[in-house]
Amino acid sequence: MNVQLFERVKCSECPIRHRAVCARCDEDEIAVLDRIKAYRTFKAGETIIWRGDTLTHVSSVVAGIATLSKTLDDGRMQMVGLLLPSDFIGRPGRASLDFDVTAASDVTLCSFERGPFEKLLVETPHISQRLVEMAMDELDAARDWMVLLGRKTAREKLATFIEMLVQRSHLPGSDVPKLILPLTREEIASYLGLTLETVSRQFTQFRKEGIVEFTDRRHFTVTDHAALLEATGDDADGGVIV
Amino acid sequence: MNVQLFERVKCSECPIRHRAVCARCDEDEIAVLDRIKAYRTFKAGETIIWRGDTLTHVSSVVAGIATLSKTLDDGRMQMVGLLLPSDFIGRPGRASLDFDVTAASDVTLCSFERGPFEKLLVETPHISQRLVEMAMDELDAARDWMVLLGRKTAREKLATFIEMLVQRSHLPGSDVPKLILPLTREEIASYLGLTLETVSRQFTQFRKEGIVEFTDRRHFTVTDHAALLEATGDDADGGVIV
DNA sequence: GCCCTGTCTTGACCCAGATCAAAGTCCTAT
DNA sequence: ATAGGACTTTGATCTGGGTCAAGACAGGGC
Repeated sequence: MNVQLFERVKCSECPIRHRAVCARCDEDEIAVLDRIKAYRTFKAGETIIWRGDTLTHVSSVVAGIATLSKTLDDGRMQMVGLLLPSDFIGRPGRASLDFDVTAASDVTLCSFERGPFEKLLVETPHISQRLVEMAMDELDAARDWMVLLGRKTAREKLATFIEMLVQRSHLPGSDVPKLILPLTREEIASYLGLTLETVSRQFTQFRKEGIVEFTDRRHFTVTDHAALLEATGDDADGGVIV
Repeated sequence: MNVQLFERVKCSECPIRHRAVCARCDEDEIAVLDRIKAYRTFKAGETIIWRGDTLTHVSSVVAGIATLSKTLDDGRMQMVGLLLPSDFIGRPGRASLDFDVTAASDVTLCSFERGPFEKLLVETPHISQRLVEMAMDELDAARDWMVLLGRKTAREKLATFIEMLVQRSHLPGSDVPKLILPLTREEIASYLGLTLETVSRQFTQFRKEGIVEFTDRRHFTVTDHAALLEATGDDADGGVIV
């Protein structure tokens, strides 16, 4: 069995307590979730869920990174989502997913059995409201990605990807110039609709231009953030949505 | 003012009564909606909502076709969604959209003021449940489109688009070989992440191969559905024996 | 009818990124 | 430490689809 059960961590001490599907729950509601949850871990590279398989659980990512991907008959693959801590896996009212979910790094999930969770969902508006909000955010992100895939150049694609890493790992308060690349060149290529060679060439280009600086293959810093933003092809302003 | 008010049509006679956001509502709930709804129409080509504008209403498409699109600084445009009758416009909890909504044909909307609708949403689980379901379906569709944009060839893209038209206009019971092209070549190109010239060339190719037959620019029939499916690049299942 | 305008088709050419190929680098297990 | 394998970089070449440019074909207004 590729699933290990870990001892329970109290929800109140959970790192994703205020961002995950349980974000809006009050103490009583959290207590219920606390009772039925189970932690599961997966090693980097393991498939968490196969496309079409019956889902036994729905889960939140507690730690690590997972990918959502689809594959065409002849092997062409497109990543259709990236799950970071607090992201949710599973779709209420449907027993399977139409994409594979794979652990890109070691991953810890906070899982609930599907049946009990769906029952809770009906009884607990705080959970379903948060779930809608998260689904809508994902839809927005998917649409941004459609623009990237359909219209952006290789350079713009990679710049957008790096900028996304900056945004998502920039915890308010910290300054975070130091970034960890959570994916291989091949996985990045799959996410961006490119080949791994093109991704590598664009990284090299950014390095030569002094926009990023690598310490090793997985660790780098953005040394010229203005140039990075310029390279994304997006509106120069911050485009804050109200 | 580009908005015309039409006399009220009873919900019980509404063509989208059982597919739209109101699909799960019972008679009492429908009565409430009936009281606060208003029909609005837009001419082909009109912009229904500008990206970033404050939304006064949320709406269901009753008739016609609308597009969702995003534009980069330099004018590159990507369509990120197509709204057919019963599809919903608006996002609860947010006062604006991050894309333009445009009428591709003459469009009739069934609109609700945002404030009252959001209030209803909280009180009426049948509406919010349906809204979640519709959002999830859109998310699935968006992910399929990401595969198309990121990995498919021009030929596969156009075949997939035509097959989608076949699926969505194939009302159960009817046989529907005759199809209406709801978009110009340019709009199709925008949807598929191509240029209008490439779309035109691929249409010509399909015509030459006897896969489709045009009566005029907007009307055509699929004359070789098997070949069309083959050309989409998707899994050939669907009951075909190997 | 006949222009005018928007839409569509077709052709010629070009280039960004794919593909094919070969080293180079790092990690891990023996 | 060292061999093997997985990942990455770089180079050479090819090609699908973009770009630029002409026409062709409506359809609506006069």
